Amino acid sequence: MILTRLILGLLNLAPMTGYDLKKHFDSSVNHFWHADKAQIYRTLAQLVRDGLATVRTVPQENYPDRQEHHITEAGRRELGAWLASPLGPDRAREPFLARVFFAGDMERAEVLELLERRRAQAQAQLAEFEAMHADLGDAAVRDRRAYLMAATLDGGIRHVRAEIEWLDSTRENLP
Amino acid sequence: MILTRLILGLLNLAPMTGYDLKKHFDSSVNHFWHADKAQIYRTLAQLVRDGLATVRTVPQENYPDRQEHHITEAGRRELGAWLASPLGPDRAREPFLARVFFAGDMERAEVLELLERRRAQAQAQLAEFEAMHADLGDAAVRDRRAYLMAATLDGGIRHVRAEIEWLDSTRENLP
DNA sequence: CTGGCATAAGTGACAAATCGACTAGGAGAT
DNA sequence: ATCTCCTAGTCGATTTGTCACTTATGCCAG
Repeated sequence: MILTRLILGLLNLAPMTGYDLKKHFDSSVNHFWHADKAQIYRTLAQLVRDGLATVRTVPQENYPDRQEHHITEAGRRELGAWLASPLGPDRAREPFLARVFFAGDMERAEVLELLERRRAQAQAQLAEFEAMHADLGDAAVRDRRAYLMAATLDGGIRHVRAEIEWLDSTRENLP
Repeated sequence: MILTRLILGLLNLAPMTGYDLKKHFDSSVNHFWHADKAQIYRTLAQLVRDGLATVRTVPQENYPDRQEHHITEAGRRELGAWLASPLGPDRAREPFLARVFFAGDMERAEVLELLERRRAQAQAQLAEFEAMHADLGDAAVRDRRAYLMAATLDGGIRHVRAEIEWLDSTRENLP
């Protein structure tokens, strides 16, 4: 359901193949969602079945034909309806916090190591997001579309930074 | 898979029925995970099948018998193994950021309203978490188990606060 | 000139998670 | 009377997530 909308959103920016979409999910969209390519192809087929997208085969030399998916009018309506729909309940899903919650039986040193491992992971992610943010042009100040896209990256960065601060504070006061 | 571990973690704190577990998922654990009762009962049955938990029927007056689930030694080992296992890749999953990312076609006022709706939701969540945090005793300073549980709530609070700050900053600079 | 990697575009099958509706009954409060 | 709480589930459909397998060319290193 949600993947349907995300893919529609991407197709609304430009026609794409499953391969193109996968690249987006691994880069530009990766700070708020992840999708496997099997999921992408499956959803794409469903979109076409439901008339929200159409396929156009674009021949290429030396490479397999591109199966370009284009959003339809119905697809645009569906996307608009999603954007305007009520916000779903916000269900946190943080496997790392879960580990910490249940880590009461671990030795102090083990807990410290767990927090350290997570910190390294978060730090790497932060560096990645900041590099992406640095690559953004200055269109993001004036153009609303570019601004909103940049804002989501900023949101991702703030989340990671908050987590790192939390990890440090948790480590410092650990009894 | 992950639910298996979370339920094992809760059973490790005290024997519980499916109903008890549901209450925990709706309160103490709700800032990092959510589970539906159908999932809980299904997982409980699976734990018993796999020998990670046992059931004891505790008769009650005026109420249905409690089907108390107790963690077994194998269950404790499984829980320990999970706590020590490598961290999985950290896949962000933020449907709200997704909306913002694709909101480029919306009117400025609509975007503002979208951000406002989210802010109200986050604010309510923050109030809820802060109330829970205030109810925590002072054991959380000395006792490691209590400390770690309190720390996860603190983590939840920091996440929500970071989001509210992001929403405000995004609103202020919206072109 | 062969083997491996990248590009390109998928398919298939299964496991796990999610969601919503339905069933069943007594106790106590408004 | 009706509503909520406590207790315990079940059923079925849809959605997600994971992993392995396929086909074919271009290009580079050894």
